Amino acid sequence: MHKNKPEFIHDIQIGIGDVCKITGVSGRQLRYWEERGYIHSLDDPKSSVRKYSLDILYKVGSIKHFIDEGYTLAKAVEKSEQRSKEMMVVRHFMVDCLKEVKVTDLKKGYGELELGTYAGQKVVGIRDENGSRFEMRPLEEK
DNA sequence: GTTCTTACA
DNA sequence: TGTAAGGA
Repeated sequence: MHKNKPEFIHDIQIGIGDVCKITGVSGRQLRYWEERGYIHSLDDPKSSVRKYSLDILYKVGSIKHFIDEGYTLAKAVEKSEQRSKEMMVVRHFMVDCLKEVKVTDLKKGYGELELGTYAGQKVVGIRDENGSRFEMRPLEEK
């Protein structure tokens, strides 16, 4: 994908062929989506060969996800952008609140999230074989 | 060998 | 949207 390792993630440039292989979206679609203004390739005045940023790679994958769900291209793009905005809030929330994460099963993605305190109790997010849920626990005394 | 544009069944 | 053509 890269001959020289980029110093920053923003320096990463991915060819259209790789974007196709990774996302499952055809080159024809990628060019069409760009023509419609849904995505953009890095503009290089010296070359007509398209290169994409990591951001766009994710966006393409996201749009593809919603298309596979049955949405039209236009709707899938809306969904993707809406999702992106929502996740921004989720990330900030988690960064602010998340105190500690205990991994109980790496492969299955199980674990416990320490999400702070509420009403004098610890708020814990649980993810295990029974699904995801919250639990309130008494503050540990030392 | 890959990507580009244009055109069409 | 896929695919073929013809050039870069």
